[in-house]
Amino acid sequence: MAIKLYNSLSRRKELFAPRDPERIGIYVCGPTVYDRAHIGNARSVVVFDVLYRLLRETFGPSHVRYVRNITDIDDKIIAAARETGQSVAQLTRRMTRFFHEDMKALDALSPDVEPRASEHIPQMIAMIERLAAKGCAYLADGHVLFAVGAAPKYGELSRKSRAELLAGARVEVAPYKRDPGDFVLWKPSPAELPGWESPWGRGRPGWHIECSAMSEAHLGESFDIHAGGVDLIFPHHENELAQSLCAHDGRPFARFWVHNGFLTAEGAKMSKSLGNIRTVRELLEKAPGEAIRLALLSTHYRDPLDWTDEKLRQAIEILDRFYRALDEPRFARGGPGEAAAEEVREALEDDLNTPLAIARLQSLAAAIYRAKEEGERRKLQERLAASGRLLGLFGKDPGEWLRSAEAPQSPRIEELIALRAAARREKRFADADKIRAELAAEGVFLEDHPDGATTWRTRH
RNA sequence: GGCCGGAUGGCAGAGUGGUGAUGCAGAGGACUGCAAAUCCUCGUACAGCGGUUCGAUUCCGCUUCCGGCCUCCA
Repeated sequence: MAIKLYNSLSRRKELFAPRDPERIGIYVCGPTVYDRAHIGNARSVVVFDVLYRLLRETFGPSHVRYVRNITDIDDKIIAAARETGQSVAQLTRRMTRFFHEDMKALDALSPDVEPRASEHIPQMIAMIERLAAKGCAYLADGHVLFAVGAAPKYGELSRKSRAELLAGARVEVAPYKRDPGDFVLWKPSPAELPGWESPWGRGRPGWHIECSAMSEAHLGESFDIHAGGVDLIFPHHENELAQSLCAHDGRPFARFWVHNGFLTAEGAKMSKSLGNIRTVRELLEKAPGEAIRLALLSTHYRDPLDWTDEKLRQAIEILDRFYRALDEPRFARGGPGEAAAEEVREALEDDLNTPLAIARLQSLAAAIYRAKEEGERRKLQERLAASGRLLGLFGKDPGEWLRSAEAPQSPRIEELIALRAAARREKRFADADKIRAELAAEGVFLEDHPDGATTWRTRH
């Protein structure tokens, strides 16, 4: 009954004890809306969706506040808008909508708050002013920069010393920086680019300040969990941490930093130049969102995940087996309300061990198939359904999974099944097989059961 | 170059200092007019080399390979 999470800050699994069990705050770095979400974006969303569900389950839904931002101010957005001939506002609105659609298809719950950077400019400006007043920021060449020298623990999260950063620097350092590690809080913006009036003239914020300002606005100075992809550890989270600590006079920021591992596609890093970026949208055209979700959860969140068509295919088959185990009418549902299986919950509580949790769901499914007694089977079905819900699985009715809505009219199928049953009774097997073949050609597969019943299903 | 991960049976993927993962695929069997599903049985898997130990896949060191970060990135 105790959640353990790997904390990137301490580099070990720690017992998760919330600051206040009635007010748990989690902040996840959300998308920069300049393009459609790819499967790597989806991994982060789905993984932390499971964490959110677990926290809600453990502490009560009303006691968890999940904040996931939308970054709608960014140079990549400006470039993408220019390329496609849209305004920045048009582009970000469209991409935000697509993002919501895609994540919904993956059964990811909406965050409680979804702040947009563009709607928090005053908070960012106010925080930059505070940073300047505390001596952590300075004005140079029209830019406001954060002085990493003023952050005593800078590098703590990413384990980088400033000397190492300097040694490894592959980019030319802007000449106006006092320290090569200093980063932009606010930069000037010409009239043709998005910009806001500020004490330093018309400009726009640097990347990191938005998360510091928005987490403060929606969760307060200190909160429980800050999450995102491993690639964000440096520089994004390191910088965010430095800013927030300075702005809050060193009072604790996020207590847990949780990072999900990277994803490759068919063994290679996804990149535009390789042309192997797999968008969620594209995958949804060939597989149900739930299968994509299961595939994403089939590897532990901190491990690298290689996305392959084979993995997706296997996820579909695993779901077939699950939904069969839950299916009516052969297996009646609606038994006693069973709680989720302890062993499934325990797997999740141990640093979100979703692969182990899934294996335990599979053992439950096997137990259902083996169950001889109807009451026992119903009980197990309920338990499996409740357990799956912890991972955001089995949200649909089994019939919906097994029998696609695009199938031919079911009255006609039932009619043919009846005709075939008659043929079988009369041993006219050629006629019976003809009906089976006819339906199979339409994608409808008949299954005869030992008790004489015949059911049908479609395949994904 | 610096920092950080990973390497488990044909595949995917947990876990553990000494006994079982789990699923898919494969083999055999049960059931079955056919088909599908399901059930039963079957695998001396822990990258290599050293070390610690009564005993290491599990701990330590080195090597190799793969990946990430150091620049925008989930």
